[in-house]
Amino acid sequence: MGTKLAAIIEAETLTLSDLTGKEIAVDAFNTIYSFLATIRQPDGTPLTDRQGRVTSHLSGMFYRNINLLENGINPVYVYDGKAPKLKAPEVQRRRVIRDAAYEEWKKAKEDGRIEDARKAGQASSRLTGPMIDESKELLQALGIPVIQAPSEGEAVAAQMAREGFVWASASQDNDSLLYNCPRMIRNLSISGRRRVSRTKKYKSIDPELILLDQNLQLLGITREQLIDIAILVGTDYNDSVKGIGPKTALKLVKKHGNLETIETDRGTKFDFPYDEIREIFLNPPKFDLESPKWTDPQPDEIERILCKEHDFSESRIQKSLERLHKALEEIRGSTHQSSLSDFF
DNA sequence: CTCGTGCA
DNA sequence: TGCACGAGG
Repeated sequence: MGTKLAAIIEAETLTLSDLTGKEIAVDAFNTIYSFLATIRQPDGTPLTDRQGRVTSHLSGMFYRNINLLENGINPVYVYDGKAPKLKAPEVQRRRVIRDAAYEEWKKAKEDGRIEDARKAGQASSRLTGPMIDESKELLQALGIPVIQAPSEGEAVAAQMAREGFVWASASQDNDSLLYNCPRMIRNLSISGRRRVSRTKKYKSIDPELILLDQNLQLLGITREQLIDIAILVGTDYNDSVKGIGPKTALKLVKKHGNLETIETDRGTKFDFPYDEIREIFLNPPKFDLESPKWTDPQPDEIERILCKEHDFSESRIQKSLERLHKALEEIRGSTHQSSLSDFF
């Protein structure tokens, strides 16, 4: 994941209202994982229904999207498909870390180490098949389109932005840029409150806009070179090169031009198939896009999924749906005069 | 993460 | 009205 790139990438701070009227492709797995990690009790216990099934992702998906729609923002969620073969070691590595975190979570809870338990609980998050299915179901009930990518979701989200199906793509890591996404958004959330690590304090986090061309120009490199920099600092498909951070990687690539020349000039070979890794970003599987369609929310269906199936409070859900209804009426009233069909 | 309550 | 903090499922 291209998170280390953040150190050399310039972002512009936005407010949510800057995004009103915009269509945005959202990396679904990325979003669900962040909900599973954060929506927990202080000791790391996730929200569950009476049958013990985790519901943190549904809570996050519901309230986040109610707020986006209320602000006139149209999200479309892109789900990951089959991971590229080169990702297998990374997937396995994450599984090992997650399983260890789960054991540590149970221990820390028993010992009453609340803070340790919270951290371990967060790191133990697992995204299961049923979670994928029911989050899709909930989105569809909200009238939000869902796209199943053949492979990496970020690749399809980037393609959607590049081909003008959406205005931007939203994700927490910078891989979108490597996939040639012209505009990407970080921190697409509402309250903008994030816990500062280890303390109990919160700082506000605003959405940020990152422009690909502007950043390439500022850095004086091409996208191909940005990909080489990403490979040097480590991707999902290769380990980082020891001793090379984003700043050094930038210097090296600017000085030598590309990874081949760095190898020649240094007289050592990299121990990963960088040409194959480049291909993942430069030529992701071809995907025929269709224009995403947003429809009216179906309150009955939403209440069935959340309240009947998963024990959410009927009054809370209804209250949010009413708020959304009012906001949508206003949005539609001010543009074209159509009213919401089949909504209350 | 976002909501709702309670207190300044 | 604004912020802090605990609850939500």
